Amino acid sequence: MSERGNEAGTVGKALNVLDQVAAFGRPVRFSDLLESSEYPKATLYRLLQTLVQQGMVSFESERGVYALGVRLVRLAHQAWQTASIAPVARPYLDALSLEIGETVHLAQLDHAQVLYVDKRNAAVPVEMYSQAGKVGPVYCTGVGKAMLAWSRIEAQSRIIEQQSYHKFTDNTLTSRRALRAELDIICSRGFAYDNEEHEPGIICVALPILTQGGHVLGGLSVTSTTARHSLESLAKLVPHMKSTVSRIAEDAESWRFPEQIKEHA
Amino acid sequence: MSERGNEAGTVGKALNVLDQVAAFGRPVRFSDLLESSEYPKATLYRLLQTLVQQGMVSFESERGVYALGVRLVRLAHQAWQTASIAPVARPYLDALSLEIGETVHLAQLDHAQVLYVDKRNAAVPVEMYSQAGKVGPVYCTGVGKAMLAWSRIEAQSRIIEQQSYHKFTDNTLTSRRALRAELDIICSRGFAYDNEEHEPGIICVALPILTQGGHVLGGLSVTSTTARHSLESLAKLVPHMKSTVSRIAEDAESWRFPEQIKEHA
DNA sequence: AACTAAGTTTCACTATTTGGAACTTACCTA
DNA sequence: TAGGTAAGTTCCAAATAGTGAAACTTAGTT
Repeated sequence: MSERGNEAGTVGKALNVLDQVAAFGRPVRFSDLLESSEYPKATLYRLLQTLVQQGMVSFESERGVYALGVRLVRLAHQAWQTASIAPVARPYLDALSLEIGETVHLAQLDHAQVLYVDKRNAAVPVEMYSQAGKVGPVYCTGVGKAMLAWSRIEAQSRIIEQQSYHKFTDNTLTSRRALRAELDIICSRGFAYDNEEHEPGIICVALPILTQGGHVLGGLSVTSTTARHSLESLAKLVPHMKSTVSRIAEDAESWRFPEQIKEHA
Repeated sequence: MSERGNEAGTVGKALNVLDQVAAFGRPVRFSDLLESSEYPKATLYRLLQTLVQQGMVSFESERGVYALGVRLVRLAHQAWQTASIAPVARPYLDALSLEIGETVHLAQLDHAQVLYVDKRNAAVPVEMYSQAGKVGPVYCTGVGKAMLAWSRIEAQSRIIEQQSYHKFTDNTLTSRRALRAELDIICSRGFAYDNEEHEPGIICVALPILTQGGHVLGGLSVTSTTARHSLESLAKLVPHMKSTVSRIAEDAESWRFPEQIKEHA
């Protein structure tokens, strides 16, 4: 029943409503939300009022519709800078993309999903907001599998449990067993493939971004089509990607875990 | 005492803490937050736990530091698409930027501040996340004044009250009276200037983006330096900007207030 | 071993949240 | 225009969740 379940306090409930508004992806009326809400009318109403008052949700009184508030855009700017490796990785992504001329994705794990935090596409200019922030499945994407393969055992198990194993293509892995086996192979190989597992004709190679301590910071992938590349030809890019990944990790570590700055003297 | 005051419920308090974490702009320890917090130790602690559990804040147990969570990046992606005019305006910004070759800003009002939601810079590639999400003052920026000038009287008064009137440069307007007078001039002129009021050497022209009903959707500005332009030469771009603005408004209206779609038949 | 600071848990007390039901618009329909 | 229906808003007693001083546990000094 409680699919996305959480033993929520008030804050959790409010954030659930926020997610719900986000899920519509367009301004919604109260009744639309009520229909798909697990909360009673009065409760939902009050939660929405709270969110509006807080600027997390905007309410257009003329139309009577709710939408996500701009306060989120401001928070996200900070979140992206603080919580993601994207600002650190930016110059390296630029360089990599320029040199190999293929689509590059930078991703992080968000619970049991892949969150894309940056992207480069050789052909068109950077499209950050339009691409960053998107989510995808872990079990059938290159970055997802790469990050999962090097995750710590508890987190890994939890995430493996939480996948949906929807069969997107003929090659999609559709069982926990198959995924576990694949993760083993990925670990010994040192990187992950996506062999048309999510979309037909789309293949990629992916590497995890690891701290010196072996903690997964994120994932980096290069994507192409079967028309232009084979897995083998993509694999040739791995050494190049490896050096990008280690430089990102190095920078990220010194940024996120800076040496204690002893008084400036 | 309660500067950012709100008669907050639990949700408000939690969001205050979220803002506080955001304000640091780097991973922070519990004691850093406690120092600058209005909440007692145990309360702050529990609020943080809630936020972490909800994925709005991430906690790195190794270092014992809190940072904004990636869930925000995901929400922001939706917020930017849903709540901002940026996705609609994107192609028009691209075109305008290309044709006039100067820095272009797209902004919206967020409470009493200017929130930049997109930017184009002819010289260097687009830097969305790094620029979008930034905030600035209303009373000394072109977009701010333009949006304020066409705001409805109640909102306008409220915002005028809430400005800080910090004197950034010799030209900064530093009183409500001066600002009101300037807004009158802007209204009759039809667009706003920023005559080095925020930063020395930086000037701009700005237009509001208005619905047919006269409601302020946002603002558009073209920025340059005194070295390259005078206010008069920037003013020559206004007709071009006017057409951009009206096209954005048109698209935004049909997107945000779509005709009721009568069953497809 | 004794001290100190940082972080975490407890628990009696309270303020907030809850949601069924009643109420108010606003808009159809006959 | 009355009568009906659906959408949105408010009420209030009961139930729940939040509060924070203080006690406690670590971890790091001296």
